[in-house]
Amino acid sequence: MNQQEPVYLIDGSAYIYRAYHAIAPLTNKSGLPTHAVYGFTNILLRVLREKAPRFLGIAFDVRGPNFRHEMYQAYKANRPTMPDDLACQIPYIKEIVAAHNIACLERQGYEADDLLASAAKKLAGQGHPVIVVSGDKDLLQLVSESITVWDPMRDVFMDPAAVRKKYNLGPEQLLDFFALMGDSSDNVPGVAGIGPKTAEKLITQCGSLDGIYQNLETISQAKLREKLLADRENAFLSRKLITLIEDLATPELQEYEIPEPNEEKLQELYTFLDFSRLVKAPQTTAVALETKGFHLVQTEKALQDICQQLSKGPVLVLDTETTSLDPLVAELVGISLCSTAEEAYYLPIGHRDSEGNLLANQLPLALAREHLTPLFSDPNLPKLGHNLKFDLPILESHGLPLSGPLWDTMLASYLLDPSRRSQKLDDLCLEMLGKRLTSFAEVTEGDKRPDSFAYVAPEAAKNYSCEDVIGAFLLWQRFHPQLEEFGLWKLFSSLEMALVPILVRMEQTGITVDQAQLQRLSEDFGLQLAELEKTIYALAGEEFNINSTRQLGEILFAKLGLPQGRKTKTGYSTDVKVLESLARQHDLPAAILAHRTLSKLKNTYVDKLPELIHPKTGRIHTSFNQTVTATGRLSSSNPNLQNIPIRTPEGQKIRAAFVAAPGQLFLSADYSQIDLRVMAHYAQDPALLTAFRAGEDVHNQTAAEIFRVNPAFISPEMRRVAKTINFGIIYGISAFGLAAQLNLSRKEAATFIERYFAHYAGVKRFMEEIVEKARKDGFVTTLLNRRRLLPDINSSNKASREFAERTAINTPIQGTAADIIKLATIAATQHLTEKGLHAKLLLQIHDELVFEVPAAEIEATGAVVKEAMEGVMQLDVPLVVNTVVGENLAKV
DNA sequence: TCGGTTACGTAC
DNA sequence: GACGTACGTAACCGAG
Repeated sequence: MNQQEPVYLIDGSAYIYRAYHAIAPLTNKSGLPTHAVYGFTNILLRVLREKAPRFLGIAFDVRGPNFRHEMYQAYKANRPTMPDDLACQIPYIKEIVAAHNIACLERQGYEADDLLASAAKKLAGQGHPVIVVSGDKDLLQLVSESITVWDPMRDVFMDPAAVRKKYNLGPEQLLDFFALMGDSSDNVPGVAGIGPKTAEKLITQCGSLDGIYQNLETISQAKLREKLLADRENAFLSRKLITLIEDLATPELQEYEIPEPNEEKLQELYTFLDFSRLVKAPQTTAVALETKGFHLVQTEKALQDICQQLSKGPVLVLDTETTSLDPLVAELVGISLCSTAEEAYYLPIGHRDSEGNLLANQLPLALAREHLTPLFSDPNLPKLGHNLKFDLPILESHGLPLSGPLWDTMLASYLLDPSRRSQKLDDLCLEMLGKRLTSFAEVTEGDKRPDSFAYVAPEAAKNYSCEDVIGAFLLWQRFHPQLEEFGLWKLFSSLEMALVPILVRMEQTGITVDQAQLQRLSEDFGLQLAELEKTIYALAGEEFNINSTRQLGEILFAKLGLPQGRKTKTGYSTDVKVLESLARQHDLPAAILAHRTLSKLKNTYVDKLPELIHPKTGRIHTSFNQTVTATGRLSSSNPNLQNIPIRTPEGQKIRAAFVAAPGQLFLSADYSQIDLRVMAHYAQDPALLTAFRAGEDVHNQTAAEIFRVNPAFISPEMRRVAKTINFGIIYGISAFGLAAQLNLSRKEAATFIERYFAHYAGVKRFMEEIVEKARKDGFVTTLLNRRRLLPDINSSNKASREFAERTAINTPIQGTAADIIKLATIAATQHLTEKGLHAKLLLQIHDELVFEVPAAEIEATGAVVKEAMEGVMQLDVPLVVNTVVGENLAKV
């Protein structure tokens, strides 16, 4: 018997409103608004697809006042009546429901929620499990052993345990809880001045709303008692308003059973509404990629034939489809291959039916491996893909490692224009080729499950995946000659492509954090923050949201009358500079600053890092992005391990939580002053060249010049100022910016800059020449010929032009430094392998490489790495690398 | 309620 | 407007 199959009850009206508000207005060809229908249909199809329910009902509100309005005039009075452009969509929604033959629940004078409640209670009472599909908290009052609420948007199931976890209250207590709080969006009054925290406390204390009013005298806070007394009526009225009616007549179980939908009617509706994604007949438009040469490979014979064909080259284009974006858990669903723009092949391997069973008619992995290995391991056959950093570890973990030259269209595109808004395959195909590729969302029909691709039918997957390899091939035909034309081939093949497998390995390896240490830090920071919060409220004379710059500005400048500093677009700036300057006049700014620092560290690192520990490896695996920055640097995300704090003592505590594995040590090797050395080389400035060649402290030398003192008399403060100027120069500094940075007058700053350029005249000339060249060429390059376009360099808009000028100065320096560290990354890993050393590269932080090294190899590794890094490029000044060893990141 | 924008702060 | 390159968090806003 199928008694245990749940009945799904959808909160139809809620999703109509949600779709109407959340989705940008859409219309069909005849101008009918359709976005609410579209959003609703998507939710419905998602439930049908993901849950394949046998029993399903959908509840709707009926327009017009209901009994709640009679009870309380203001009920939902803040809600405008249904807008016309929504009302006109309702009939189509009903038609879609009707075409699916789904039971429709509605009744004059009641809301959808009441029908859901009545139906759910009745079915549950008959022993049928019920799943209410809704994101509305008011429905949580229904939750019981047999009634669950599912919010498909967040994919959260609320059973009694989940309710208790979220609210610290049982489902039966929620009504009273919400009654106390009220709900401003529905104009449910509640008790004024009681929010979630107080409401939770009261209900926990007294058990229920009645309990609270029966035991008012036990409530110690006089203020709170007053509030409760004053709004007693409202509290009980609120409860009535949000209590759902549970005894309306609703259908019997069998009436929810859904027969086959009326496909013809549905197609007719979708066509009329212009829901092209849902219209079955494939719509071929002028821009869609031609799909007639796409083939499914489902037999060994076919596989043999295509391998034979593909082995002829001249290149093997490939793309993998998987169950996850995380290569550590991703399983192969399919592989697409091509070597011409005409024919492409899709090998289905891991497709599943809705029950999760592997489909028949697929190639067993072992068989695919047997035939593909000669192809994939052919050292003379180049392998082309888009973002191979993703495919490489997937193929490797499935026993299909790649050999031969690697070519990547994403990297080619990046080198041709690193500032491109998107380097995604579909965006590039559209932009460069005018060809529209099927999106992932389309092929998975919006399925939000992480492994959604496994449930795509092989035929549809074939079309999608083959488009990708053909798209990559077509892009390559365009990019390859361009790489040659712009002298980028060496940079592409020997540097960026060589880096790919190294980044794969780094991401795979990950880094260990000491979870217990972070836990302690979290508690420690939490306590300090609570103290600071008290202090801040006392100093401010009121409670407010410390994280809100707007509220803070109000307190500092309006209430306390402190002098306003800079303004931002939206109000007064309260950034660290402003607060520091206010610290002399009042204690509040300093307390805010301390709070900011701590909460930043706690929220961004201490509390976030443990969440990112991988369940499989127990380590944290960042992504190193190779096509993001405009200058050629890498970036790091999820988490960003290139901005782990270092400057403050609190930051050091976080660094200390990054620990080397047992028996291993961290080795950090960083370039000394790499940016300034690159600038010295570019500028050929005698003073700078001499300083670096002599191994002098360049900040000290700058200090001596700008303060016009004997080097023996330079104070730490003077050196700090000089260091700021040295960095500022690289960024294309102005007197204004330097003054702001150092709290100097503009005149003083200007004097320092003048003296700097007087001494380092070559630097000034370099800057002028590079800007001039950028004006002429429209781009700048690095020493390895990496380019960055500067479309604004001749702009008539002064601000954008000047920005481009600063970029023209900074990019060759920052970009060359990026070239150097990338060369170093390749050289260091290669030398380590050659020497049989076992160090693993974990991090690259712009001028620094961090390795995890077996303790016994630490000295040899340090020497190899240092030598490799210092020798990668011959500049006119030496490259100097310092190495440090420690068991955690605070010590390196 | 949600995605986009703004302000801010961490790194090099 | 004013010092370059990133990424992430929290608040806020607009949509109606």
